Parts: sequence; C-alpha cells; structure tokens
Amino acid sequence: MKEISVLLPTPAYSGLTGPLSYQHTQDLAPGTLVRVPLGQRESLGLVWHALAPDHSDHAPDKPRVLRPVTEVLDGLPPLSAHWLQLVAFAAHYYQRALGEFALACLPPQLREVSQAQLARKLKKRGQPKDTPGQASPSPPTLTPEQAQVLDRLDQQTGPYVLHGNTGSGKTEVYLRRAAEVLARDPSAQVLMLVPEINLTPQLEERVRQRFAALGQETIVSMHSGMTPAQRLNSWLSAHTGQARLVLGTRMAVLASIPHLRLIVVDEEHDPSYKQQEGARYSARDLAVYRGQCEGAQVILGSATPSLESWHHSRAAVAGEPAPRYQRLNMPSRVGDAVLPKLRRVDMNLQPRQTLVSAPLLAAMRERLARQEQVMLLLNRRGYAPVLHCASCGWKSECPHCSAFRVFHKADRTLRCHHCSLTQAVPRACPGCGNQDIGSFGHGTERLEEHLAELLADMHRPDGAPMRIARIDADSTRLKGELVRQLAQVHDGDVDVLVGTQMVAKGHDFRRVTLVAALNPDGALFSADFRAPERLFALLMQAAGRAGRDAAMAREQPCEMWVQTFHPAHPLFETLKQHDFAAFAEQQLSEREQAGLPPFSFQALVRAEARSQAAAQDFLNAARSAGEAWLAEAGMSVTVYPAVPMSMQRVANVERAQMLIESGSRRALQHFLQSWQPALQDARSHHKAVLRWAIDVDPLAI
DNA sequence: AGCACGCCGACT
DNA sequence: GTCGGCGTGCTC
Repeated sequence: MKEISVLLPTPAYSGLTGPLSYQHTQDLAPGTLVRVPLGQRESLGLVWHALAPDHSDHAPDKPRVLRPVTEVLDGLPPLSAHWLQLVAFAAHYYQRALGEFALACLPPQLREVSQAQLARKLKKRGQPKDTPGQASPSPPTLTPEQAQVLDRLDQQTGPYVLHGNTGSGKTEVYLRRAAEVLARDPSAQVLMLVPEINLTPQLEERVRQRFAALGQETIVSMHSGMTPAQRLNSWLSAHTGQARLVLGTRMAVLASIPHLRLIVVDEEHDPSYKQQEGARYSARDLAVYRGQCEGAQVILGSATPSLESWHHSRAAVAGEPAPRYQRLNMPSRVGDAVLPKLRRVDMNLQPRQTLVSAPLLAAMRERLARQEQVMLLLNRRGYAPVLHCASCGWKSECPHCSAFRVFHKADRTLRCHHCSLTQAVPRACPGCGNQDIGSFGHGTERLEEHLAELLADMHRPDGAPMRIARIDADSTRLKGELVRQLAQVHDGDVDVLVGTQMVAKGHDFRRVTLVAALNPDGALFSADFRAPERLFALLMQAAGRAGRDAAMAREQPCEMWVQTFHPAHPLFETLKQHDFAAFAEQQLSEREQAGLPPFSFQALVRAEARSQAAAQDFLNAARSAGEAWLAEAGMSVTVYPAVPMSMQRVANVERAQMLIESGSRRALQHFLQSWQPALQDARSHHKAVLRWAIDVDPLAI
C-alpha cells in the first residue's frame, strides 16, 4: 500500500489547508484525478504527491489509518507538472487554499461525470469526425509595422507589450504569430484571451476563418456563458491536446493546455481580467507567470496598456535592471485611416444642465445629414439617477443600500443598481405627498428621449425619422439582444447610437464618424487613483470605434468629442495628441511621488457584517495582530486602519475594508501568508462578521 | 463547503 | 408523540 496526498476542495477556513493523505495499491502520478471519501461524502481530488510528507501534527507512535482511494480516473492523462505549478503559485499568491483553488480550475462537470462516462466521451473524441476542412483564405498583406513586430516576436520569447493604436492591426499580428507557432510544432497550442464574453464570438469567427484548414475541433472557446457540457468538452479538448487554439475569457488562463507555446492577452489593460469574486486572480498576471514557467511566448496587447505593464516595459535606464517586458509599437492605423481629431466643448460656457451642447449638436446634425453614424457615450443607465421632491427634500434613496435608486421611465420604476430593488415610481412624494416630483441628472434613457426631440426635424433618405438606438445593460438584458442590436448598427438601420461604456469595447462600427463622451468629468478628480487611467483608455477606445473605414475617413475626418468643465485638463491634452506615452509618463510620475502602484504593492481585506462597527472591529483586531507580527519581524509593511467602503451598505450589509501596502512585493506576500492564521482567529472571535476576503493587487480601493 | 449530530416549536 | 429549525464540529 502506498500513501498518496490528494488536493480536495476544502476552503481555508475549514481548517484543512493542505492536501489529505489516502492509501492506494500503487503509486499515482501527481496530477492524476481521483475520487476519494471525505467524511460522509465522496469528492473529486487531485493527486499532489505520490508520497505525502510526514504530518508533524500527528504523533508518529499512533499510526493513522488512511482511507483508500475510491476510484482513479486513469482514462484521463494527469494534469501536467507545469499546470500544478501554476495553480500552486496562484493559490499562494492570491491567498487561497491550494485544494480549493485547484479544483475550482477544473470544469464543474468533471466532478459529476463517472469514470465510465468519461471513458466514453474520450473515446468518441478520439476519432475526429470531419475531414480537415477547406483551405484558409489568404491573409491580408502586412503593413511594415506589423512585419517588423512579427520579426521581433520571432527572435525572443518576451513577454511583450504590444502597444498598437486601435485599427493598427493587432489582431492580424496575433493571428500571424499563432500561425507561425502552430506551423513550427505540430503539437503546439495557442491561448488567446479577450476581456469580455461578448468579444469571444467575433474572435472565434475570425480565428475559425483563418484556421479553417486545421479543422473544426482544433478551435475551442472557454467562458462562463457556455453550458456545463460545452465547458467540459472544451476543457477536455485542450487537456488532451486536440485543441490547437483555445480562446476565452480570464478563466481560460487556468485551463490545462499541456503544449502551450503562445499566450495572447488582448486589451490587456481591461479590468475584466481581474476576477472579482472568490479567488481574485489577475488573468493577465497569471498569463505572464504561466508563459515564463512553461516557455510560452506572452503578448500583452493594447492601445492603452495598463500602467503596470507600461512601467515594466519602460526603456532600460542606466543603473536599473533591464525591463521585465519588451515593448513593441504599432502607432499607425492600417490603410490611410487617421486617428480621429479630439474636440472639446467647454461646458462652463453652456447653459446649466446641458446634456447635448449646441456645438456638438450642430456637428452631429452635419454628420447625420451625410448619412454618417454618430455614437454618444453616457455612463449612466436609466432615465435619471435620482428623483427629488422640491418641497420636502425627499430623494429616492435605496432603503437597503447607501445609494440612490435610479428612475427608469420605460417601465416607470425606481431601481437600485446595487441590490436590484425595483419598485413602481410613487405618484406623489412619499415624504410630503407633493404631486410634483422632479428628477436630477441624465441617464441613457433620457438621452435617447432628448435626442429624438433634438433631431425631430431631420429625416433619413427614405423620409423616415432618424433612428436612435440605445445599447446598455438594460436594453441587452435578454439573450441575443446585444448581437441583434449591434447588427442593426452595422446594417445602417441606426443613425445615432446611445450607450454606456459597453459599446466602446471592441466592436467595429465602420460608418460611425463621430463619437462623443457627454459627461466624463467624474473620473478626473476621483478618489480612485486609477480613474484617470480608465478614462483615458475608455476615451481612446471609444475614439477608436470611429473612422475604421479608411475610404470614408479620408473624405471626412472622424471626430471624438468630449464635453467637459475642465477642457485644459492634461488628460485631454495628451488625448488630443493621441499620446498615450505622455499620459502614461505623467501618471507614472504622479504615482511614484505618491508611492502608489506600480511603485508599491497593495492588498485589501474586506469584511461584511450587519453593522459597520462589527466589520471594522474584526478588521482592526486582525490589524493589531498583524502589526505585532510586523514589529517582531521588522518588516516594512503598512496596515492602514479599517474604513467603510465607498459603497458602504449594499442590500443591508455593511462593508468595511483595510488597506495593506508595501514597497516590496516579497514582504507583502510574506506578511499576508503569516497573517492568515491571525485573520482566521479574528474571524472566530467576531461572529457578527458575515464574510471576509483578501484581494491581492486590488484594482479599486 | 458538505454533512453529521443535537436539542427546542407546530403539526398528522 | 414526530418533522424540522439551524448551531457546533469534523473530514486524511
């Protein structure tokens, strides 16, 4: 009988942190999937070591009786050593129990499927059914920039930051590089990540076209929108090596891809790469780690790279270590397309409460008269963000959250965007009975309505009124709606597109020649130090939506409009020059002076409780324990006092958080690791706390 | 987490 | 007299 140590989905607070020991008739290779008894139930497990190390907490004089492994899923090749290393690193870095994290990376259906079912599934896929298909269409001619970049990619593994403006042909570079990697090694696999589930279909379409010759089963997608069965199938294809191209959202970075040779992270700056629940990992950062340990090339592509990536790819300075990433630039747009010109409207000179300023409206009408499309961005859903009674001062506060409920005119409801509480709009003020309740501010619904009035006198060539479409989380709630609405825009059935930031991401609108951000000022002076970075990326990306049609752009230069009370703000100055580098340098120097990331490293502990005091007490107790440990260890890590979160109350739960900061990533990691028991302990003494979680490298504070 | 055991209210 | 509420405790 051999002793086998097995990882199981046991969370940290269960007290079972490490792997558990079982016995089996023979050694099992690490990475083998097994089914083992755990208390009264049975669970899927993953063999960690063939020989478990001694458990020092158990006295050697009374030998423990190990329970036997129930079943070995030996139809499946074991997970590779590289994959185990990736998972171990991620669990450690993001402060999660190893077993919990590892098992969460496997497709959920694998837990239910029996050995026999699995064997059948694997046998079926052993024989590919369709003949390797049609010849792939010949790819477009490369621009000199693309050719040069591909040349560089061929010389070293990277990791690379590919800084390419929207329209510069980054995707073509990804496809070419993938083709080269796949051609060179008949078993090689490629992983391509996109930030959002909505972007996977268009990527998949493009990849399927280009790699048609490889056959249908060699391309798989992985994202949370797939059915459990589809997910299992994709995962098995990747794991067995049948899939040569794996496309997906952040979860795909943790898939088993044994012959991984290239990882592309498209729009690498996008915050969606950071998981916000459970294990809060950054798929971009894990991609870099994974590439390094598996010898796969990593390409981080963006028109507006994250300041972390940009910083790590700064040109080497004498006396400093070489940059961690290599930077590649593709400044020009493909064809003759030029970047849109930035126009600012000084809202100080406009009447108060103006939503669409006169100069912007005039420019829009001019475009529309030429049958061009216009896109307006307003980052607020609904009709008006708050209702208000002028006589008693009542406001539409949410009874369960520290937020106002938003007025949705379409269904005459007041909706809380945080807890989803939805109620009919009151006929009279709930405070004083006044019949006349007013609304404050503007949302996309109201903008849509307002535009219909502003453009009432204009007509399409066929005499019909101008068509205004709104795309936001409300209008696309139903499955397939987003695709349908985007198609309408593409087909020219829409003249003005109104939307939240979701329309700015990745979708090509070839006939859009004017894009406007109506009210972006909020991010200029935000408490969140990353707000300007996000705004710049959003505006740059939005501008990139315009003028993708080169012929059209030649005739009529495209424009990006910004309505602002701060037209001279440096952010807009650099945006006007399309000078991301200048913006990044300015932001980085501010961050360096303030000691903010990427010049320091942060983690956040968040707690939820019925009362704010309970949440803070727990955090502050953990803080005292942490500071005592730090004083002893002589380590320079700062633990700030607990504070309420900016959204202090959601669904009647009070939320507080505590920031941990250090100039050294190592020190921060070491501290968090050592602090875990104290946190568990503090939790057991503060029973009022509902939940707590650590977020390493948080994106929003 | 699951799933047990273990003691107190409204039902056939 | 039972069914069932979820409070503590354990799982190699």
